[in-house]
Amino acid sequence: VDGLEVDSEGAGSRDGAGAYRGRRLSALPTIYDVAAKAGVSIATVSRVLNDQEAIRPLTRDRVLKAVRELSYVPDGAAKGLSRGHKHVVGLMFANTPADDDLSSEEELNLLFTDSVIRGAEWSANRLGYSLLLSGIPAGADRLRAVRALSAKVDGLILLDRVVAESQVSSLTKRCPVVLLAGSGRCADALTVRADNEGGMRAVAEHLVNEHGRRRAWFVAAYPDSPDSAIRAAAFCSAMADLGGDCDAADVLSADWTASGAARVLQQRLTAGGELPAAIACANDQMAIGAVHALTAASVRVPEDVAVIGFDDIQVARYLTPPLTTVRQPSRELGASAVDSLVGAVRGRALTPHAAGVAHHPAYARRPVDVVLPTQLVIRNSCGCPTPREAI
Amino acid sequence: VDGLEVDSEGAGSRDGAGAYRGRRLSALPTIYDVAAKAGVSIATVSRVLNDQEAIRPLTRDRVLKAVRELSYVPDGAAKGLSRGHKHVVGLMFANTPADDDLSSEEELNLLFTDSVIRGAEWSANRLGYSLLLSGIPAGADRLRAVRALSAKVDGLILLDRVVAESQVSSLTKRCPVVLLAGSGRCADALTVRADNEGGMRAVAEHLVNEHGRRRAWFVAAYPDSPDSAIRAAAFCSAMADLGGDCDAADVLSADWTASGAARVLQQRLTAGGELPAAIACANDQMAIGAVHALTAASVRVPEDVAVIGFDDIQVARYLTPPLTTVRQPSRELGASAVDSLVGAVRGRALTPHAAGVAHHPAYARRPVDVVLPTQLVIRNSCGCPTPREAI
DNA sequence: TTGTACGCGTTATCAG
DNA sequence: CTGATAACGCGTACAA
Repeated sequence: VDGLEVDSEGAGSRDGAGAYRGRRLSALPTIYDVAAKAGVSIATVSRVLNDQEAIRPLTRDRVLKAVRELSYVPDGAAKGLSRGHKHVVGLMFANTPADDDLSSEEELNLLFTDSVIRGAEWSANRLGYSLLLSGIPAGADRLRAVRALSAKVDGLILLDRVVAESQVSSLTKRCPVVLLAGSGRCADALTVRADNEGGMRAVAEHLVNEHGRRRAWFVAAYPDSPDSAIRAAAFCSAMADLGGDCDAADVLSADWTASGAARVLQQRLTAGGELPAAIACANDQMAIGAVHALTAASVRVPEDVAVIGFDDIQVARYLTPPLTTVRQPSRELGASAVDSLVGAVRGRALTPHAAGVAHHPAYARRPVDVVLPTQLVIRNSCGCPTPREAI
Repeated sequence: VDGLEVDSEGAGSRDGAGAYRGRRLSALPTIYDVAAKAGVSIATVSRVLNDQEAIRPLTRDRVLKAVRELSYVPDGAAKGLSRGHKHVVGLMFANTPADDDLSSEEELNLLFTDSVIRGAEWSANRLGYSLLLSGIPAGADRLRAVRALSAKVDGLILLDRVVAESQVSSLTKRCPVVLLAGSGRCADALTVRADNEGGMRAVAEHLVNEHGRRRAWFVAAYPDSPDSAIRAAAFCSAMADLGGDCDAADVLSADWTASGAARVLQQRLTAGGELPAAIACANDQMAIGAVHALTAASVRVPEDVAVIGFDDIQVARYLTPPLTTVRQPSRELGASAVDSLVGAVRGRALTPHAAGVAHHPAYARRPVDVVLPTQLVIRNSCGCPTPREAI
């Protein structure tokens, strides 16, 4: 169906000098107002503001004066539409049920996620991008939520268990995606993660070699969380290598929260059976919950049972006993995720032809799996004396 | 009238059936692609997606099928430009110097701000808005940063000391503004805050009436922080009313962090002079730092000095001793700020004529100063035995 | 050096 | 019930 006709009415083009047109949606000054006030065309205003090319100093000053007087700020949406990208990146995370209940006294999934958010914001800010935040309610259709947010951003960071890694390829077509705390085995997206394996191996070695504690439990979180799953597997396997003992039956499953961990541990304790010599946890909050449950059951930490966490949240050092844990650089993870993402966004922007994207040098050369180091921080909850410098 | 033929060069205007035009900035499907695939006009597609008016079921299904097959998502920027608002609200907060140093071992301003962020995100999400986050580096021009962000949002939430309240009127012209943790005395913007006065009065009453502790110090934060200033003033004045003693010289000034508070307190302690019977702090982190500094100086808490915090961060109960503190509903503050802001945004959207905004009923009837209750949570650091339910 | 005329992808207003 | 098309505000080839 071609050969359609276009009316000669001038098809809605603007009258050059900024004489004004129909309904305005907002009362804010536009580039037309600035142009009119400065007695120039909008093109000149645009050029001054994006300091391109050569502009006569006098003209430039006139424009800047008008900008100042109107306190004009170019609209972000219009800019995004016109330039093809919005200078916004999105960060999505999955809420636990407790997170969704505003009045809940339960603590949040907080802390790690929050540090990531801070790091991501910091880096985005530095690169001239803004960070759009989106938590996904516990019961919601996550893929749907991600797709919805993709409309507002140039790229997405997906935290931990937001989507199954098998589903990301459908998203990558839409915009660059960084998996933060992913398995590192997803070919369709960039990955940024901490060295979970190294961290858990260090824990196992410390427990077995320094303290001779061979029987251990592990407190994990959601099964669909790569971070939790990998930590559990790495710990069990390292313990096995060292002649220790932590098999599938010794892995408890909680929800990242202190109260959740306290609950499952209490159940296990009242069920009877032999106490382990150590309990490793997939994050610090659950270690706190574990200590709490043990103490309530009159089990001494670390004398009877050693407890080790993961994250090194800022209060770990102030707990009783001070918590031995694996430090992971949460803010750097967030920052690094944004760096990688922005790199990918820019790489993609260079190649309008979608087919060539994956092979564009600027894109291909970028690392696709960033692994940041972890470090065992020894305090008292493993049985060691707390070193001065770890306080 | 008509008669111009559209040739293959396509002088720019759209030919009805979605045959395609010049450079495309992104490879994503547009509403034209959907329309073409479904054999309808873009208007029909738009109507189906925004389910307006009546549409023939058959047509609707054809459109939805095309949408699904192309996995089409309407672009946010275009939508924002066309509808006049973006469905995005911004939340801005001022970083401390430590926040800006990624590699710093110092803890962040964290926790309270993070809870606010979570609450804001939660509420925004619920209302169909997205939350744009922006931390302002310590040395930066805050007003400038705020203006820059205003380009990308429909409304702004400004936390604590982001801008002086005298400067907000210039921002309010641009978009609705909510001052979160403001003084409540700013006529130019909505305010959402906690009942600082009530909380500090409860602290003073508890110290004096229950424990007979009359001589007190107060650990404050930045002078330009309304929250800190108000808490300090309220505490001093309540102490005076009760026959206690905490005057200007007894107010130490730190930076919201534990290490900062520990530092200033240590200085004061080594300077000699008489110890107070109690130390109240403007937030929990500083209370933690205070306990730390006192303990390091062999002063017992709570036997020698009682320490009380503010916020009730989630680890307060796990500290040694468990921290007595004033709970403020941080997430609710964030959520409430978004609620108010979205209300204002919608109110303003109803009245395109800027002059009428302030008097529009939907806008005028909205509360302009929301105050959320605080509550004294008694644990052990004030000298009380920790009640079971506060653990 | 500056101005004109599109185009970006939507929504909304009219005609039919 | 559906289609054509004018905005929305900005960037930018192309002309002047």
